[in-house]
Amino acid sequence: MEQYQEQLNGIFQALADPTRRAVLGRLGSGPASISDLARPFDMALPSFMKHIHFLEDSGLIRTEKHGRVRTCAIEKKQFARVETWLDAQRAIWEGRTDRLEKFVMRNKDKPE
Amino acid sequence: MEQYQEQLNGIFQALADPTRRAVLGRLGSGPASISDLARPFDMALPSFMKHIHFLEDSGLIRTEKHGRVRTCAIEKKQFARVETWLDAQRAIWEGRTDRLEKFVMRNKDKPE
DNA sequence: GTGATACTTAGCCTTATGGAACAGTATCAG
DNA sequence: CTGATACTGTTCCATAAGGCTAAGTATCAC
Repeated sequence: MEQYQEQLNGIFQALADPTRRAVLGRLGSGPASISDLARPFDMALPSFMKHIHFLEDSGLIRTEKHGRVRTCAIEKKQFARVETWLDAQRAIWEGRTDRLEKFVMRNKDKPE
Repeated sequence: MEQYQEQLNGIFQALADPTRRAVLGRLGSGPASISDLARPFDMALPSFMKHIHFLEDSGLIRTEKHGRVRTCAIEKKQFARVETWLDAQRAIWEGRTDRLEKFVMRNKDKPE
């Protein structure tokens, strides 16, 4: 739970940067090398690498080095955590009736 | 489009902090005052206020002052932007990326 | 082996973030 | 009018984020 919260911190923070979101968009259509990914951006490579590391640390991508080329791929599972958080959030505000109903049902079965 | 990206920056960044996510969770079950919201947190009020301002700037909450009490409420519409971004992302990796669909994706939630 | 390619490491800089304290201002309750 | 309540404004601090350059390492192509 605590760990889940820290993961969310990292994930949301990773998504908060347009460069990183663009990289994720690009990786959505298939793996790519660092330099392929970096090409569209007007940025020094070490700066770009920081974004890649950030994305990898957040778990949104995974990377692997073969020879001198590091290949990056998207990690779809991690996106599900965002989905889950959104669902939970909506469950709170849209599920009020449900929650109330559940509460009523529980108390019907378990009277004082 | 440009504006949409900047909004996403703010939204994701707002979501990247556990205090702010907790506030959103609390506001999900109804509006509350600043001090009500602040009570659970071991934090000076001015520090807490920064989070409230951040949330308001991101558009995830809206606030209103009556007398000396500022009441905060969740702004559900803004959460939809996250949803939309996730949908677009999934659309890419599920291969639904022909020209028409890309066009629709980019424009369906273009800001007002 | 040489040179180009593809990162990587190490510093440096500026701004933003998340926290603190302390001193206001504006209401409301009596 | 007075005091408590509910913020608000200001300033400070330490660390992290996002950019840069310059120099290093490890492959690969010839």
